[in-house]
Amino acid sequence: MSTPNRMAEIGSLLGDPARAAMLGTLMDGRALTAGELARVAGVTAQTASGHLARLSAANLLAVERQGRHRYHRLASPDVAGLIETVMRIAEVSLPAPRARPRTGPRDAQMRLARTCYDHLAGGLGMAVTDALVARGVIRFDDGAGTFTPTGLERLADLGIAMEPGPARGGRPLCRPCLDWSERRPHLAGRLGAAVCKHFLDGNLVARVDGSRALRITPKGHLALRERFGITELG
Amino acid sequence: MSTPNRMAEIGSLLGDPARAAMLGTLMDGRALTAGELARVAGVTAQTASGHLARLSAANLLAVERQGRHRYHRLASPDVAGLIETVMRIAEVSLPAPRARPRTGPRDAQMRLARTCYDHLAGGLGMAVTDALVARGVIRFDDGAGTFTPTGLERLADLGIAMEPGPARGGRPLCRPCLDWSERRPHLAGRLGAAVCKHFLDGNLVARVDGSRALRITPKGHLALRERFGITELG
DNA sequence: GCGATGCTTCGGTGCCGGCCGTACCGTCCG
DNA sequence: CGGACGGTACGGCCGGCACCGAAGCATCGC
Repeated sequence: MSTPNRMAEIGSLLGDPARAAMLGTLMDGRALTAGELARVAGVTAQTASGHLARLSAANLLAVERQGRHRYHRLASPDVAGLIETVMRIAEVSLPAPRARPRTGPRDAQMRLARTCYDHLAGGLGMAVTDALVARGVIRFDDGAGTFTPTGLERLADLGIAMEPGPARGGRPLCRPCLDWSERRPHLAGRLGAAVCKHFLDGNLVARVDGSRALRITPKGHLALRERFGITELG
Repeated sequence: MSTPNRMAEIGSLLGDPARAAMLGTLMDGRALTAGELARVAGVTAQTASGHLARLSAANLLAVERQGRHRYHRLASPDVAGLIETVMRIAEVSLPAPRARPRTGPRDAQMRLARTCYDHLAGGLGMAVTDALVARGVIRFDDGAGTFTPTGLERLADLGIAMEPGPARGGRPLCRPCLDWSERRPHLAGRLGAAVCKHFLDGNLVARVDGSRALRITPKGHLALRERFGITELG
């Protein structure tokens, strides 16, 4: 099979509204059951099952059987990156749908703070990224990021634990990820995942219902102000 | 229109073999006529015309009218990045087609040296990137790249002119771009474009027929050895 | 065992869209 | 002007696939 055909295969997988909805939902990095995904896609269980089988066959999804449930999640950060890229291009290049895109409260919440696979995105993601730059943990210019030599200890000062060492599994430590809503790069990679985990584990943010959006807790607001020097988002 | 639907729209545009072939061909950064694109896609002119109209309507392509010709090119480096990303994921995650992918001489040429929109890729792209790192022009780690403070003069030592200054049009100076065949990041961004231009203008490489592949000229081999310290590719 | 639940497989229907033949429009050239 | 050429609009054909209903498996709980 030629390369263009392989690309077309991936494209057509992303090109169905039901599958796109499922993939978008899985962008929060969690694993969901076929039934949940059927609901978000607005199709019946048997239709969803077919979609999920195709996505898994193409190794875009990974499944874990657990009892009578099948948990589906994105197969890798690379796949998450692909989806984020497509979303960004869609946002940028597709002509505006119609007048104002009438952003609902849900959209506003998403833009303010959300997860992007396993790291922070949206206004919160940008602010945290900027704070880490300001505190000398990472450098972030030219749309590219690097961990500074002293980054690890400064990170520890912020209360975030992070194992040093080379990238495992080829996953970069500090990767830039172009933000879908902000259109500037935010922090991704292993460091981004660690930061996000710190925020979730420390109850600084909480997941909003079943979406990618995050709600910043009172404790989180305090920490952002005291430790990160962030007073305003977005 | 919701975000998943916008993503699906992009996906379905990439998801047709004929359109995928056209986009793949345009990855060399040049502008081609509708007739040429029809030929590479293996469809008639009227079919190609419809495809191109749809791609342009979605702002994935830009057209320039010139006499009775219409030249089509990728709308932006972002679109090129999107396509490269999809190709890479397709290569990595799609199950192997059948036994050995029987790479033809054409494929070998592509893997050795090619353009990726407007910068160098393949074995040559990796080698040049590594050489620039070794010579202290750029730093490239963690899958991210930055221009060093002394990079500009060291670049001039290599005979490559480059305007300094901030990114114009928001395009980063030194961006990493994950190589489709090598699966490591190579140099992209404005610097990558300048390097590629230097290689083409200086006749160090020449385009191979109508593909993205590049042939390294004798002069190019000499320059690679003498100036870049590159003796072996890939 | 039996039912309930979660998921998949199968069969059939309907629609979207890719494709081409034909015809039409604009540009270049003799 | 008239023909050649590149490109575009229209109409009809047809294959693929998204969808659902019904039925078939697996697993859990009683």
